[in-house]
Amino acid sequence: MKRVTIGDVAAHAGVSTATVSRVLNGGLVAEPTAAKVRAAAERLGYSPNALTKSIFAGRSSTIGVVIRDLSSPFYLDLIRGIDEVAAANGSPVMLANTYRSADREAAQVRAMDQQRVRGLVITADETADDHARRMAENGTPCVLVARTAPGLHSVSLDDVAAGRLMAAHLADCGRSQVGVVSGGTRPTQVKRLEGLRQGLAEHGLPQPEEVLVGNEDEVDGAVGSLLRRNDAVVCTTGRLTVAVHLALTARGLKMPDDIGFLTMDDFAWAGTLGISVIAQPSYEMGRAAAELVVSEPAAPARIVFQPTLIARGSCEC
Amino acid sequence: MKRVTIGDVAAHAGVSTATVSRVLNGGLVAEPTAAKVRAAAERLGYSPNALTKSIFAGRSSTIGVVIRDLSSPFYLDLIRGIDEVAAANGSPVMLANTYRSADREAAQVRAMDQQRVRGLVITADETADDHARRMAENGTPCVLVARTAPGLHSVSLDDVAAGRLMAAHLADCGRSQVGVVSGGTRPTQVKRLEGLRQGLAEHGLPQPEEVLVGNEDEVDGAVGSLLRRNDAVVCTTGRLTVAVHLALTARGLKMPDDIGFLTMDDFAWAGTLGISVIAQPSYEMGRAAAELVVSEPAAPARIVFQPTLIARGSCEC
DNA sequence: TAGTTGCATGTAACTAGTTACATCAGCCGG
DNA sequence: CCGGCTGATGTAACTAGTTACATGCAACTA
Repeated sequence: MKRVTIGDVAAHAGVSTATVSRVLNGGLVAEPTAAKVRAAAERLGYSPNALTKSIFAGRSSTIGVVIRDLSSPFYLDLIRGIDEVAAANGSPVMLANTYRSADREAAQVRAMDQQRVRGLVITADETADDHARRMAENGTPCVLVARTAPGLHSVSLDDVAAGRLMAAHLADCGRSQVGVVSGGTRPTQVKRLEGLRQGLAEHGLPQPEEVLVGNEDEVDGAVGSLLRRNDAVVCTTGRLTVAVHLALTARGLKMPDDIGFLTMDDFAWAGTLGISVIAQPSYEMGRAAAELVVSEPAAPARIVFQPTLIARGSCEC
Repeated sequence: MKRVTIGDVAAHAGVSTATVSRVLNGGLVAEPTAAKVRAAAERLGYSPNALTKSIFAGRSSTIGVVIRDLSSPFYLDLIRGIDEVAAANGSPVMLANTYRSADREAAQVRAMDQQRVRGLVITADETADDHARRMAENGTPCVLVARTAPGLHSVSLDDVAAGRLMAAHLADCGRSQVGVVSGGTRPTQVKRLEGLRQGLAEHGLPQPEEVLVGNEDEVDGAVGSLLRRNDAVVCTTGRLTVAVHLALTARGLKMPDDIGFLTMDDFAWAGTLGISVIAQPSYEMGRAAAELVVSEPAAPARIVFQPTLIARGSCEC
């Protein structure tokens, strides 16, 4: 029941703890001694305590990741990118899901700090920024995803470009009046709308009709109102894609003939359903975020990625 | 840059580190002293080192979760259940995604052990069992999900019942010849098939035509062969739902008229697409797994959950 | 007034490792 | 034959906390 410590291994091998530590971490040890130590460690099932290692090093080797919504495919690919880079650097990854609750986000960032993570990738609202900044000042690199803040690294999408890309595709498809379901007032949403407005104007199309939706329950009503005057519905957040799509199909509308549909973020069913999307390079964004953590650049870096259109026909006239 | 320690706080407050520790963890301290300490901690931005705390306690308060496939909705709900119970117990959750690689699974379990997690929830193959068992012997409760192993707790679905439920629904729907896409040779898959065979026999239906599929690329061919002689296709793993559904729709087949379709695990798009599924109570399973970690029962517990049918019409004749 | 009690606080040992420095044996050269 | 060098190992200090025990002081009792 009592945990095997380095002391136990040392006693069984007839050496000091220093020698055991040297064997395990590659110091100067004579081969016969090293063999004895390895045998003792094996026999006792010794598993070195990473916590103690970290406390001496001043920080752990773990990379923390605070995710606001694990169910989003965007974040899943982001995590895959982070995992990949972390694994290549021998760092475990500690994921925390916050379910979009500001309280949990702040609490998780604080917890990660207390765990003395090597660095932190944060997808969260402003609530946690102060603490993150303090961490950054203490030498823990913090990377914001999909948002920027003074003094912190960030990896984000060119959201204005995403909006313009939407507008360009809608124009290409011959749509004339666009209704938008937007997911809130966060900067990403605001900028995508802004880009959409700009793009529509440049293509000589009228400004979009916009509805702002808080949660999935409000989507059906919102879409209903948009259908009165528009021949295309776009959605500026991947989170609401299911709900918007359902609101359209439940009314018996077929895409693209009855209505054009375009949304954000690629996902598994998009191919099957023939839904056109504006995709983010989420895997690469994850890699970039992890690289920032690992390389610890002195000055706050802001990396911006470009969106791409994946046309599948849900918008073509 | 240098981290603020309890010693710094003590010095600024003019007390000993013991007093600071007592203030922060609720010991016997006079109020004026406590106020001074809190003020100093606040002023210095002190963040207690959770690693050091844990090393003294012998283990950390973190609950580890090794997930083989984060992209599966089953695991997402499972995690939500774990998170909920962990949060109620003040335990952070450390998630690790293994991308179905046996090497990564073993490595992650080892890493969790070295982090001295309070307990571990594992969704992985047998590779990691030995290490998990060693952890269990050392007093770290380990809970297997969707699999059982001697000496370890487990939380799983009654997979035979799931198969029988499938058979019963297929019979109810008037299907006469069933083709099955199975996801491999893991126990869950084997038992679901077994239940399906039993159920079909009981309902006087012929035995199913079975194809075993390794990955998504093989699905299309497999489905093609099944379509020759069957009027329903069932899939015993949620992981392949997208691919099987695509294989059917790509052939222009309409459900339920041209072909019956029934699969495992509920997911966001199932409602929109009208796909009938056998659902697992994944959230409750996550809660149960976390409860086992928290309560540390002496004897290995095996908790089995019952599946439910969610009929949406993709199977009705 | 001396003794008892009890609260508030400090001292120091403890957790499980790492590592700078000391030590010691064996070997070589002068 | 002895000093110096080198390679292997041990000793002990260090990391940042927690906590058992000791101590000191004040108030209350006899």
